[in-house]
This record gives sequence, structure tokens and C-alpha cells, in this order.
Amino acid sequence: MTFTPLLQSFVMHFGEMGSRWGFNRTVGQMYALLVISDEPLSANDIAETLSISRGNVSMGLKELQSWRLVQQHHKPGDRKDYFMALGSVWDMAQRVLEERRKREIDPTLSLLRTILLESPANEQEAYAQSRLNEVHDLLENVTHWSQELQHLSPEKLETLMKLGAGVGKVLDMKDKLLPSKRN
Amino acid sequence: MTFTPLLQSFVMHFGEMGSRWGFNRTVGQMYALLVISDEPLSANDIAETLSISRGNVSMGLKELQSWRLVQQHHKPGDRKDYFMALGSVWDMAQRVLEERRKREIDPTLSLLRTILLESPANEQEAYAQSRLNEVHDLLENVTHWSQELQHLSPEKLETLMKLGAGVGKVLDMKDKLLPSKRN
DNA sequence: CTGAAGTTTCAGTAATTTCTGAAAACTATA
DNA sequence: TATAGTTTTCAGAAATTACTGAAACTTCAG
Repeated sequence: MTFTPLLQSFVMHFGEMGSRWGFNRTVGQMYALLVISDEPLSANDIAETLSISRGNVSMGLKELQSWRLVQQHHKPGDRKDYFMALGSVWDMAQRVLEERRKREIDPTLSLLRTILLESPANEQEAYAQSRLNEVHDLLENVTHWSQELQHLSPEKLETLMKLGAGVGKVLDMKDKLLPSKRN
Repeated sequence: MTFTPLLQSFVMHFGEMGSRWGFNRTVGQMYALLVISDEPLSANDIAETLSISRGNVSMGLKELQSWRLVQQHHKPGDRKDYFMALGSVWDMAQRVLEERRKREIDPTLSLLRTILLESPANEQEAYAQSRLNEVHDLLENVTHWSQELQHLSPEKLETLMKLGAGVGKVLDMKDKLLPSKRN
């Protein structure tokens, strides 16, 4: 692929942001490259384009696969592995959110559960537990919610987003129309 | 404050997770400590409890203040500064989300805007732009949405979360009942 | 104005993370 | 089975990030 300055600027930026998004610079660059490439790239293509070592590319691809953000692709009569970014932008966003939930929230949630099972040894622990209980409930809510949203179609999600704060009104409406259900 | 093993385990865990949440280990520990403490702590209290240097605490508090997660607090007749975690768990969550949006999404959004203003120099750039355009729209949607959600009351937010995927049905309902509005 | 009590800064060091490149391990073909 | 093309691994080097502690700074009371 031709790597013009315009494309380069995006790839480099994404590398910088990468660390904030949970992966390192080169992994960020690799992913950006795959996203904007109109054809699958081999590990060598990537290493050359970004001027990074072959070994680094191999590790980076492994990481991107663990995030399930890239797809492997084979060309007939060619032994090399080719890679491309996963489907739609929505798919990508879902993957990133899901993986981050797994890495950032799940472990904390499980620790909180065990902490909350203990009976408090003193005042201070009792206070801490009450605080942690709130955190636990919040994280659990967020987790459930994000899991359920994943089952919504992209169109519905878009409607929901466009609705924005208007969702408050819809909720009021629901309460009036469906008083049978709890909540 | 008494720093029992139970509390310690949480503080240390939060330190480890800290890096995934956008701040470093000690900042994570400091924040955890403030969250579970029932009284405001001085910088010295923090340094001692966590066995870290006074200078590090000073920098960490500065960072937590930049996230607007801690509040300064003065005791009458005492020149020391005391610190406590910000209000409710919801407030904390909002702050973290907002700050992360600023750090993770905003810069990318602004770069995407400038890239999309350029006219594509070749096939490859045209393809890249179409892809980046999708990313741009998604990020913009997410940004607007999260901003609007911040204006919803905690109770409404909780209702929305508990609703989960059920929100899809409510959206259908809305379309039937309010066919006048677009979307 | 002085000095005691406190906070912040920052140069240097320590710890951690990332990257390289050569070697080992695959894998398909002959 | 040998071998050529390819990918993976991983020890060590390089780069980055975090932490310490002493010095500089600030603030306030006397």
C-alpha cells in the first residue's frame, strides 16, 4: 500500500493514543494501518511500512488477535499470512469495549465480591465496605448493561445514541404506559 | 486510619488496576485509600500508610485533582491540607468517564476532522477516508451521547441501566407513539 | 523580619515496558 | 527426509515511565 503523509499522520497519532487505549505504540500503529488499508497486509508489509522489527510485528498481531480486532486471511498459492482489520466500525467498537471491560472491570468486580463477603473487623472496615458496596453495584450495573447493549442491533444503538438526553422522556413515558412491570 | 489487611488488599489491587484506568500505581493506591477512608487524610498520612515518598504523594494528589476526583479539606487550627475522595460513586464514575473522553477521544476526533477535510490524493487515501469517516461519526455520536447522559439524574440513569436490552422495546414503543418526530 | 510548618519541584535513579534480531520452531513441498 | 519459506520466541538492549529525597518555595504566627 502507498503510505502517504496524510495516512502516516493518522497511523502515528493512533500509535500515540494506543497507550491510552490499552495497547502499546506499535500495536496501535499496526491496527491503524490495517484499518485504513484496502487490502490485507502480510507481517512483512507491516514491518516495512512502519519500520519496526519482524518480531515485534508478530507479537503485535498476537495481541490484536487476543483483542479479536484482526482477521487472518490467506491468498491462494501464497504461504504468507495476511491480516485485515475486523469488519465494521461498530464491530471494532464493540470488541474494544468488551475487552476493556474484561481487563478493567471484571477483576475488580471479583475482588470486591470477596471483600464484601468478609465481616468487618472494625468501624473503619465497616465504612469501607459500605463504600465498596456502592462501587460494586455500579460496576455490576455497567457490566450487565453493556452486555445487553451488545445484543442490540447497530441501528437500534444508533437510534438510542441520537436520542441522547431525550431518553429521559422516553423513560417517563414507559413508566406511564407500562405500570405493570417493576422499576 | 487503621489499615487492615482486608483494606490493604483492595488498595493494592486498585494500584495494579490503576495503570489500566489511566493513572499509575501509586495514584491508584492513593485514590483507593481516600475512597475507603472515613476521614480526610493529610499528604503525610498517605505517604506513611502506603510507604511512598512525600514528593510522590504531592504529584499524585495533583494528578487526582486534575481528574477532579479529590477534594481539599481544611481543619480549623491546622495548617495541613487534608484530602478526601469526591462525593458519591456516581460522581466518581462520571468524572472518570468524562476525563477519559477528553484524553482518549477528543484528540483523535480533532485529528480525524482535519484529515477528512483534505481531498484524497489517490485510491488508497480515498478508501482510508471513507473508513475514517465512519470512525469519526461513531466517536462523535459517543461523545454527544455521553455528554447528554451526564445531565440525566442518577435515578434515571439507574432505571436506564436496569432496563438493559429492554431499551430496545421502549424504542419501538416510542416510534409507534411519537411518529411525528424524526428518527 | 524570622523561622517553623508545611508543600512543591525536579534532577537523578530505579523499575517497568517495549523493541530488536538471531535462533528455534513450524509447515508445505519435493 | 531434506529444505526453503515463513512465523514465533525470548534474552538482552533501548526507551519510557515512575519514584525518591533534598532543595526551593510558600505561608503564617510571633
